[in-house]
Amino acid sequence: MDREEARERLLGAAETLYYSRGIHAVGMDEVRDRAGVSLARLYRLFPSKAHLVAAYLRARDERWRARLSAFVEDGTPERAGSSARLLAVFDWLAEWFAEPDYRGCAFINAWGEIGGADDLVASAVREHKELFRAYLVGLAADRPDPVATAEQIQTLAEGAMVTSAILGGPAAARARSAAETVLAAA
Amino acid sequence: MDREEARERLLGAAETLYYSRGIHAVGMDEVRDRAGVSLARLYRLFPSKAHLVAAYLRARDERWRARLSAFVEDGTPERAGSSARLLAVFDWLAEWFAEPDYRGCAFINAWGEIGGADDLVASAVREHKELFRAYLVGLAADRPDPVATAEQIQTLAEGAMVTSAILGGPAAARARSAAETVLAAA
DNA sequence: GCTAACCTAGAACGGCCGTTCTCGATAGGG
DNA sequence: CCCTATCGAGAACGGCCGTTCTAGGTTAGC
Repeated sequence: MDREEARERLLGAAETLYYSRGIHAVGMDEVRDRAGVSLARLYRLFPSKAHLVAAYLRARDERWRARLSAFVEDGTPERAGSSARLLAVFDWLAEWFAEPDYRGCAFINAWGEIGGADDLVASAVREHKELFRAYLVGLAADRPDPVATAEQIQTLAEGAMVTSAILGGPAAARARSAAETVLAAA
Repeated sequence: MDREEARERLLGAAETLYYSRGIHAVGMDEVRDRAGVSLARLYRLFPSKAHLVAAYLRARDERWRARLSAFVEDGTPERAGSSARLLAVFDWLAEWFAEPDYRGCAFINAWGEIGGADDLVASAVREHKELFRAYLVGLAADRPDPVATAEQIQTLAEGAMVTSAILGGPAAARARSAAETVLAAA
């Protein structure tokens, strides 16, 4: 097993364990066991747990945004206009929320656990939310005020993630209908 | 110090510590020190940490909803209509977000930390969000579909709590303007 | 074939956590 | 006045965590 494969197996194990059970609740031994990588090698690749957690969050951020943009761009024709693409975000959220292992937004959860206590983790969370916002600004590019539109859409999306995780129900569809109203009003 | 005062001091210490630093990060010794109550007495009043955490959340839920409803009912005349009262929710959120020790929603944070791992804590979180929703349904009573309106307003409010905590900025005002649009559309 | 570097398995360490126990002090009821 | 029950301070306990260390194996270069 070369260095790259060890790194990927560690990040995969970290994602599965941290996302499903939380960060504090999962020890380094468990990550090592699931990845099949020795503890010494783990610490050679990630010098502390905070580094591993931040790397897990950054890897998840990239996969999450790639999945979202693939869904939006595949499902919505180029010239469909910004409203259709922004609404497609909620269709993707609905699919995500329906996955059996959905446990809310990993970044919101990490923020609740770590807060500002660790700079590495806090900045990974903040950057993910900034990149999500930037993506929405891009989708809203041909609207009068792309930034304002993106911020309102993001607020609805974050709210849907939270209420879906805690209360369940068709949170994405409800947020989508609010988004339709917001987008129709400009 | 009688039983009631000990209980209140423990809940006050728990609220300050858990809200500002997270649940996992605060040990029972620290709660005992800040409350000035012996550990034996703490465990006589709350048989486990989960009981203390759940009691902290339930006490915070009551104070939080009391503050919100006092703001909405004091600041908005009875006959102002449901839109004004629902928008006042966001004015109160703006005041809350501006408090120097604002660290996001305690219930969303607790959910991120505990998830479904503890039933006592999970049900306290769920019930808080249900009671918040029920309050909004009451505010929206004279609208065509009070439940649908309340759910959209709640989505915006939860989204504002999250984005304000992580990204800062005038999240409440932005959510308020989206809420204005949503409320004007029915 | 030897050395040196890197690997694994797992023990070890210091520290903290939740919980219980010890022990002496205190105070109210008979 | 004594007995009992509750109290406070803090030690003690078992367990887990993050991190480092040890011991021995495997491989690659000379």
